[in-house]
Amino acid sequence: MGKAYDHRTVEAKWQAYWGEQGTFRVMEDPARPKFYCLDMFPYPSGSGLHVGHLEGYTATDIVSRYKRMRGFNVLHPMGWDAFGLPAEQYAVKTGIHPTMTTAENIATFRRQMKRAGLSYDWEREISTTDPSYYRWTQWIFLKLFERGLAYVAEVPVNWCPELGTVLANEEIVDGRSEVGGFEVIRKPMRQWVLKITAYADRLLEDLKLVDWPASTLEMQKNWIGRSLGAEVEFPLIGVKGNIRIFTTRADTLFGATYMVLAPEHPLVDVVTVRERRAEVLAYRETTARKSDLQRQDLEKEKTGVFTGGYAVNPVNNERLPIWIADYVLMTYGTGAIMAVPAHDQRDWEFARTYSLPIREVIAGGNVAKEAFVEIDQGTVVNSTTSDGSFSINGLNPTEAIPKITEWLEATRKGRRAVTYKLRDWLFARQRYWGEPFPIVWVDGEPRPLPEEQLPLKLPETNNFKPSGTGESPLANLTAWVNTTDPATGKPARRETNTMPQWAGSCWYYLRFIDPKNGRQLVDPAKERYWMPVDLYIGGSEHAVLHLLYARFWHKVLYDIGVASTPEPFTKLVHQGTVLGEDNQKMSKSRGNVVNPDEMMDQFGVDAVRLYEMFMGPLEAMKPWSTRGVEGITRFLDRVWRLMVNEGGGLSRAVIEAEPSLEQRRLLHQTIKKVTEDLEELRFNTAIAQMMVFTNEMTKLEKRPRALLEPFVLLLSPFAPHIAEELWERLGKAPSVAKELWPQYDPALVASERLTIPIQVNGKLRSKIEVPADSSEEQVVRLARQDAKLAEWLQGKQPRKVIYVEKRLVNFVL
RNA sequence: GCCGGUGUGGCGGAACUGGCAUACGCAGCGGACUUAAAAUCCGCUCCCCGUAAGGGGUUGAGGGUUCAAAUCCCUCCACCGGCACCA
Repeated sequence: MGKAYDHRTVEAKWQAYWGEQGTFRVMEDPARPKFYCLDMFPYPSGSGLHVGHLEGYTATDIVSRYKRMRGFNVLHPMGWDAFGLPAEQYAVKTGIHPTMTTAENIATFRRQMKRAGLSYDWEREISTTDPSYYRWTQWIFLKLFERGLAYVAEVPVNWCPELGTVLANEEIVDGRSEVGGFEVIRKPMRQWVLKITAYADRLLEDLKLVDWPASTLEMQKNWIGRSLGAEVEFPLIGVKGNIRIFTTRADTLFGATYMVLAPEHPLVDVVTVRERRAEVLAYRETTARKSDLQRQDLEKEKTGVFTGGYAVNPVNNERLPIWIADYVLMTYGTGAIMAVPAHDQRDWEFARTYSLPIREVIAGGNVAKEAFVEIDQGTVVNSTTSDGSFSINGLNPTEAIPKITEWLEATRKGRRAVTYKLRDWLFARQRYWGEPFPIVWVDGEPRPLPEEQLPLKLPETNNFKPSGTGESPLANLTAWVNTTDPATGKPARRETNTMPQWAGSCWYYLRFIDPKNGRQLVDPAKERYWMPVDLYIGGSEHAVLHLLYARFWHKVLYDIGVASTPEPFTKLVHQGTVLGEDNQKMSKSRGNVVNPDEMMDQFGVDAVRLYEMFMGPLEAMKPWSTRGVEGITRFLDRVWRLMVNEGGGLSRAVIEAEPSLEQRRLLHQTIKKVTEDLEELRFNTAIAQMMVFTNEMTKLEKRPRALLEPFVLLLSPFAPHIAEELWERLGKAPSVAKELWPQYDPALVASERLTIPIQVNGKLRSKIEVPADSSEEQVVRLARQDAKLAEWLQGKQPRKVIYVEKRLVNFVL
């Protein structure tokens, strides 16, 4: 056996031990408090685990090991979000079935995770691609369908010709596909849509119940985009009907000078006069063909066409021309607006372009130069009904808004209304590698499959190419597609879309609780024991989508009694991005990707785990440094040498004698610091304190066991392999994982002498040593007697003496 | 443009509730051990003046509150993340 710590042997030994002993198996135990510690499960890509994954996984692993030692029953599972585009694209290219590549990639990930010493209960491993798992994803879809939360709509979708598929809004970045960066255009298509908007209010409201990063809460709030205002009816002139508009600025109703419909608005056909029809149709066509990128280009000049139609402003009976323009979106509010160019930036620009009148109704700006949009300043003017029965003149906009809204309700011209930016969730993908919908089409109607027929398995094929018509590759499999309606026996056609990747990750945390249950999604008693997730760690790229969709499904499951808590994830933390050594984002093209396997080969698993946590605060973005890993390796070698001699035996420096008071103080301070830092996920400072302890121990010729043993336990969640080995060499029975976390004695945390800094006029001038229990008078008296201080005081009587208990004295001259 | 966050040595970062700024690690310098090197151990290392004792300055910039500010307030700058015609 070599002199130094041999990480390979030790790691293999203890990983085998944990596996054989089932150290991290977990069952419900009503006698113990539970702790559910969850990682965002990965998509098992072909390139394996990277150091960024490992950062979050190490953090939850340390917390899990720590909580176990604190007596918690810890659920710490791992699985695979394995449906998705890359495996399918690979299949298109190579003909290799996604099942094959997925299985290989999962094997790689699992091996790497086991190697990293992550203490998952592997008996609970799940994959979203497993029929016994997606059976329940399909089951949840049936529940959504039953409750009217899943419906089919002919909607303009984001069609990507290059990928041959439709994309969700979230998969589009700057108007191009997130995958590949291809062009995306609008195209109407029959789609499955989930009515997440029905839950908008609860999704917003219940953000109060969770302990999440402020930025994530903010992003979800903005995404839901609740906005309080009024709907107002504008009767059409010459034809029957009203234009219903939504506004947050009812106080500016008297300033409306024209109306705008979204080009797709159904009333466009009604209001357009014959002479204008050709022009209107042409504009509509152009808009329909525009991609979102073109349509959202803020730089471009606003465009629109006059329809020839008119509506009446209900507050003053004025005749307003009706335009169509693509700056009004069909998907927000009512798809129609009243335009108040004096007090809305967009309307102002449009009015300028088309020489429409600009009428000021809020005094306080210069509307000839720019729109005046403030609501907390300015005064309402020119806002009295023609018969003089109602006026908001003289008010400030914030006061005027509720007043006129009430009046609109009383006179039945409009009503208070709330709208959301959140849209219903486009839930279908034209792909092979996803969950098939448990739906058949009969006489043009969607029919659910009975629950007993789940799972509806993905059919076998070796042709993964998109059909090109916009349908998924499943559409080519006629034997599968053509079936009979289980209810009536009539000929039926299967739904050929598959679900998006988000589906499987919406509820996986529930399945970990009861992963093998063949009768239920999750056993209710187990669900009540384990839920909610106490700590959830994953990347901030999921701040909106995954976390909003999962909350939505969770609330539906709550409503049907499957889940017992209104929210799934109590505390959420995002680990920061790990950059390359060059401070740049890691990427193959830059050649700065750090491979965790190589690092673990060279420095050992514990060194890599420790370094991942020592780099800096968990949430911060920070660069990798291989030198830093070396530094950690030196630390672990020092810890090893505290107890193990050059021959590999227990060092003679380890003694049975009682430690000194000072030594016990250091130990107890260390226990306190490490414990508190772990509770707050401040792993970097916890490690720094263990280094301080180790540095002090190294200086000692004799190292009492009573100091070393608790220290090994403190180290064990961070560096479990070396800790197990040292524990054994200290003559203890394995495993450290079964030991109790050391407690600190508060009496030993404070030392009996304190160094008190002495300031004169707030500047540090001297320091004195005092007994810890000194009174204010004693400390101040000692301070005055201090020789250095005398120079500064020069016999003068200070105006004021500030004493902060156990902290400092400040003489103000 | 709007919203959120961050800014501390050569580098990664510490600093409780407003109370000794720069813990811990990296890099660097010096010493011990060694025939030598590596490894290890010990020490030094924010900047300026000074041989030293000592003094002055410093937490992106500027101002303010306070006996006392990295920490609180105002203005500005830079960077990161998000949203972006949402009526």
